Amino acid sequence: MTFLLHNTASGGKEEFEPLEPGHVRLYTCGPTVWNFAHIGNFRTFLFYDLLRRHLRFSGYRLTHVVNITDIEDRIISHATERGVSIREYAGPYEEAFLEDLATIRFQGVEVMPRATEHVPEMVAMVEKLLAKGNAYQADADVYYRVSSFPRYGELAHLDRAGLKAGARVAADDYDKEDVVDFALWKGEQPGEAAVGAVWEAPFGRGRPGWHIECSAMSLKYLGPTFDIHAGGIDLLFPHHQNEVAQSEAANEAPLARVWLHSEHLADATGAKMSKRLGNVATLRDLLDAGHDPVAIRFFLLASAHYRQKLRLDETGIRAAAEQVRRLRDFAARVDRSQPAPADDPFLVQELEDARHHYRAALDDDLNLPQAVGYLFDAVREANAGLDQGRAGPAALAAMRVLLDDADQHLDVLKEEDRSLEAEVERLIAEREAARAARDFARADAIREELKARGISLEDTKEGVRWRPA
RNA sequence: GGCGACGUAGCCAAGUGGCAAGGCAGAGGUCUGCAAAACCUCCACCGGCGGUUCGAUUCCGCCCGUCGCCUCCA
Repeated sequence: MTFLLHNTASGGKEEFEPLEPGHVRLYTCGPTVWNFAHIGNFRTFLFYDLLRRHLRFSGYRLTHVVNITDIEDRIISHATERGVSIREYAGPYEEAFLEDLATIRFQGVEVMPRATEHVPEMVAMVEKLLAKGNAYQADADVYYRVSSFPRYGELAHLDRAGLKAGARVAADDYDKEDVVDFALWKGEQPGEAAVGAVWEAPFGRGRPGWHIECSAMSLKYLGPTFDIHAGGIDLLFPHHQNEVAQSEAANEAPLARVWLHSEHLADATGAKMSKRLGNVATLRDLLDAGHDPVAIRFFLLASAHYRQKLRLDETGIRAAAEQVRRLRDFAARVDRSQPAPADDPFLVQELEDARHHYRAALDDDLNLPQAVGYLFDAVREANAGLDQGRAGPAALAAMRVLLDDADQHLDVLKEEDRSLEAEVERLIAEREAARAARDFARADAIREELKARGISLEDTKEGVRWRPA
């Protein structure tokens, strides 16, 4: 079974094969913890989540690195305002970020290094680049000499002539040789020592530029060449392009073999979501608005392919919630179903086909929306089979396997614990007594009351079932 | 100005050179004390104009529209 991934570097889908058989080395750009992450950030993280889950699903062992950027202009400036160190300032946002990830069931990664804890590695790389002539000092700063790296622009499919003609070539107040050169090291500025943002280096006291951290940390944890590097599309240029320039010049080896970039989550009007435009929503905002974290997960993960723009849309989240509900209902039904005496071979075949199609869709550049289409097809057929007593032992087993496969990516079936169980059961019993007495007014009143408390009831031949509405 | 993406039913969305998945919403049924759930049925000719082709939503060109990137934003 071949696994195809769309490689930004080549612009097409390629068969994936890790350097080391059975083991995938993966680097995905992490958050700058200067504030609460917005929901668009989490779309990207759920893309990482899908990628790593499918790699594991495919049997690979993973070493997945996600960096925490805790040295950065905005962090320094806010920390200065508050009179705290950058670690003290960033710590709570880092914690909030990890909490939010857990809320949307992001699977934990193997390594989460902080920039502040890897400055010596960055210094070493800058020294190497200086020694090789790929970098130069200009006063207290060190810049990368883009002209020393002929392949600059290849990854992002930009040529240097185009860059120079770019509309955003800002007036530059640094002593750079070339406007496209970027900072590897920024000399100490007044006030930076007070917030713990200054480090010693042979080329002068200061702090690392942004791009160098990823180059240094990926080298440390994954080696000079690793399998997959991923990030949001906005990181393609200049961030990833600069990483390539730094790492490949320093290590004299290709950085990543496959580059993956996910599209943005747009706001409701279709515009890019960014703090600067003020059109952001955080996960916490959506939760406060009453959305279920699992519905948010499903919405971000499964409603559009990762390379497709997606709009944040409340109707869409509600639709996702309904889909999750349908899957959970079906899973619960499969769990409690007794096998019919005989299997309908057509049903069994359909379920097995669905499982193969599901996997094939994911193997085709992580096409989860398509995979989910097959899944719901199968759910409908399976429900019909259960309705009609055509689901024997083989069909039930096939249903369980399909759900298990799907939930390895979706991770929406498991519900949070139900502490109110006893109370609900008591009210259900009371309502059953009322129904037996044909006191339907009372029975409906209880049902309404539970509904108001977020519990919905279903009367079935096998008895009453309830679930969170 | 340069590079690129997208435009499929009320909404979201997958997809293919040969009669367009799936979900949500909606309508009508079966079942039910009534509901709910489930199932059944119904609901698109794929932005516009040309071209290539036996045949295009799918390939090419142009146009219209939306969006992104072009130095630190997931």
